[in-house]
Amino acid sequence: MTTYTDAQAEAIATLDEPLQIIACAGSGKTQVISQRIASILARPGVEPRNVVAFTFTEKAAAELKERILGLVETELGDVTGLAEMYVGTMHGYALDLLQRLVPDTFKFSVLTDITNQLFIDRYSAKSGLTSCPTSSAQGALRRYRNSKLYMQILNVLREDTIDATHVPEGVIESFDKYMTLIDDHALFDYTQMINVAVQYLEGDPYEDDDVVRVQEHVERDIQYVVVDEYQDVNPLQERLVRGLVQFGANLCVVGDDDQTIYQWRGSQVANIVTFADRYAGVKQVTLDDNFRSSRGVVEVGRSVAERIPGGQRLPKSMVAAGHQQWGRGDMLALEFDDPAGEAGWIADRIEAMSGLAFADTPGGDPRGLSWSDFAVLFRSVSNDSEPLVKELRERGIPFIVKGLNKLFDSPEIQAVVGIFEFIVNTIDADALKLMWEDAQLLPVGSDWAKALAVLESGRDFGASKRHAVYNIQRLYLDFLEALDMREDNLPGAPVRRELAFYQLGKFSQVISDYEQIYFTTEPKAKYTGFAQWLRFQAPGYYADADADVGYATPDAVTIATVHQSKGLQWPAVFLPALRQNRFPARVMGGVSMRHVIPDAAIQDPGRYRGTVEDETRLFYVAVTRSQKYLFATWAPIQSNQQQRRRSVFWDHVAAQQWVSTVVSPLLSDRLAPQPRHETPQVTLSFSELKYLFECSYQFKLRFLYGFNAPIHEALGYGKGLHDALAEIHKRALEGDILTKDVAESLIGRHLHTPFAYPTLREQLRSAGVKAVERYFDTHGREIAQTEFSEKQIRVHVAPGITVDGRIDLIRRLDTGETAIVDFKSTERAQAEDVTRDQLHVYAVGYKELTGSSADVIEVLNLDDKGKTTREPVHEPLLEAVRDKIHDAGEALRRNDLPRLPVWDDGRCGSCDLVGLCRERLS
DNA sequence: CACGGCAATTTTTTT
DNA sequence: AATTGCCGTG
Repeated sequence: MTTYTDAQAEAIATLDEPLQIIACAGSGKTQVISQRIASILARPGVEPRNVVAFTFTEKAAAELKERILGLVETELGDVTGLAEMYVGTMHGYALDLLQRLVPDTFKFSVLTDITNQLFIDRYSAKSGLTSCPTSSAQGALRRYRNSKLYMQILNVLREDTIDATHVPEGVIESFDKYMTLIDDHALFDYTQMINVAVQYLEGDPYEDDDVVRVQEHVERDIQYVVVDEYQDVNPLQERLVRGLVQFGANLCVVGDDDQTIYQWRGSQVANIVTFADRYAGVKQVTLDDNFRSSRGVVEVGRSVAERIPGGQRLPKSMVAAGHQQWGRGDMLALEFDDPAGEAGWIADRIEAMSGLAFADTPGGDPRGLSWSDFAVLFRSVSNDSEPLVKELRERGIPFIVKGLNKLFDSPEIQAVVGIFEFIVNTIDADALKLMWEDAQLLPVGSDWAKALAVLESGRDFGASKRHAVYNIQRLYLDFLEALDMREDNLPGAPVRRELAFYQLGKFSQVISDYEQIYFTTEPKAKYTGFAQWLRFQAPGYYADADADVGYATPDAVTIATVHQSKGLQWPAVFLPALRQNRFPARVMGGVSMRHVIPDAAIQDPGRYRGTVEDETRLFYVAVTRSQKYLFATWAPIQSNQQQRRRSVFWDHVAAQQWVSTVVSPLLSDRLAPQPRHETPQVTLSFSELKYLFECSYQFKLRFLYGFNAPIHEALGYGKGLHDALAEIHKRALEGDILTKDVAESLIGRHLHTPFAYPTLREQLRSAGVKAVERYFDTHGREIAQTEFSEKQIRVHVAPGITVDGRIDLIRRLDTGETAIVDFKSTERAQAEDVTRDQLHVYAVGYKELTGSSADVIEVLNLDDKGKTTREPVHEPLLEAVRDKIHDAGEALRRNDLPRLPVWDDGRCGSCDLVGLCRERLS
């Protein structure tokens, strides 16, 4: 049982008035939020679905979820329906809201940063890019060159509070073009999902049924809203929050204004600072107690925050309340002659401190510090980390660098890029072979001529008129298969083979990104465009292959940016490269937002350019990551005239009484280094689980390495059918029973097949209409017996192992029994030989959701001659299935994911990736 | 104080 | 790519 401070207890107990929790660094805010939510769930009449909690990242959401589930289990025992409590990002929430309640958006898919840029460039005129005026000498924005900037403009216009009278007309016209274009293509970019959700929340109910449905749901179901990291909420997100609490739901915001570090993405400190003025009757609770760090670290952190002018801060005063002891010499501010010397000292210090006694918890047994207890935080990893990386590598100290886009630097990826240079004739076959030899990518005994033949036929663009024949992903997979590319065929040790495969898999993702946008382009243009993109754009986007391998956290020194360190902590933190013009960073030149959107149109335009206060907040975050040891260092770069002076931040740290400027010997006891044990969270979607049960090696290829199946022209058919049926059943729940005559319009609304050529599209459309009509014929009578449609389920199998999924349909049979129904259609069915085990996962989920058991499970095939199977839920199997999921989760953590021992016709035969696994046997 | 040379960051968000 | 602002020099 955790004990709470008075302030914490007060925050936890405040449930009926608007609450603002001002949480200093290390004040145990996640625990407080979790406990507060557990208290909410304990209230009579409150259902989990009444609670919505927002986090900034998915990772933070997973942690919070796990913490809440743990508390609920110990304090309340079995609570049903926990799957319906939303804990996640605002983006995820907005998308989910729309795709549950607004039928017109069911077919929309989401553009990532990368695909969004590809999309804008592909449609450079229609997207408004090349007609968007600037005040710079270059005139309008240019294709490829300015598309990133254009994306930022498009975001700001939606996310920020804009005074449209000051925005040039041409900019507005471009913006309108883009909005029409993404809508025509049924696409959401990240901002758009929130933007559209906000429109429904703020919309006039008299205008449209969907607005009514959304607002009624909010009014009826949402009673408690919690927003974590509130300081980083932008104006559009603030409107989403307002929309959710507009009917009287309780709002609790948690944040620290001093940690506002994403202002260049639209967050505005004023939002958190003036919260109490904007909502009536706000209760403010300040969590001043820092349990994370020693007194010295806390005092230095507080002094940094106090550099921020008062008007921009909420009053607070962080105090040390934890068990870490400050000692003279724990905190140092040092100067070096050059970056190499600085890096050398850091490496020395890490080696010297390894094994130092350190206690994680008050009164807990001390352990020896290990590599993963050290973090080196840079303002700019890409500019400043090189000397340190070199030093650590030479000494054999394990480390992971976050935030570097280095995938394309590796010889392996260069060799793969070579394939496409060969296809478009910029290199010849011999040069290509050389690249593959140099990269050590030729499997033992492979037949190069056979592989080359695949490429030769691939670049014969006259061979077929059907564009889909020139599928880049298929060509890539065929080439690898022709080479007999198997993990165990590659030269080198197992670790290097795994890394090589990881890189090949990442490249498959690169292809997918490009092909999602350019699938239907004329083959020759498509391949030349791809080769160009690989040269000029893609290298800036993709992180090194080993950046995020698997689930196991390695025992390694962390090298990261301050931004990435947010929310994390380490016993020892190094803050190097504290030079003027670096940290605080100087503003950037070039064509920037101000050339497109005048300052007058935006409130507080300075935040997009970066201010000293913003940098100070970032430095505050950096300092407060440390639990005990903190080393601020700097060294001039002689060759760069702007990087020869000390940072004011270094001066600030050096002037603190807690900090020494001369190194003294390390006094603490020595123990054997022992990394802090952390169990990685495993969250599996139902489809991931399906692959994991089916063949764990296929799971590895797909989800860990990243291999993607080739895009199929009919993609979207199964989803469209599915969505049409979902609408039928959702309407039935509202008492609106549809009939056969709407089949045509349902398919019209839901079927979206962006990769199909016109004839195929028409075929799919009529097939879809027939399938829906057939459904009305055979199941029309049962539509009224719908219990749930598209029901979210969550199975918490063991601490840290969760399965998320969605049941298509739950309905009552004439016999009075409850049936769980899973829809299948050709397109979805191909690899989907759903087994009893998998279906029983649904049954387990249903039980966790409602507390009662389903009676039968039905697989309903929507195809012409497809047959429906129905079988009883086998109670004893439910427990066995839980065990099986548990074992699968453990195997994942151990990275124990072998292929099937022998060829299995049912499974291997339909696997898109067998070519990377074993000889085909058919 | 004016001028020319030089070098210019951070990155989250979906199935 | 180019515009912006820092730094050193005159």
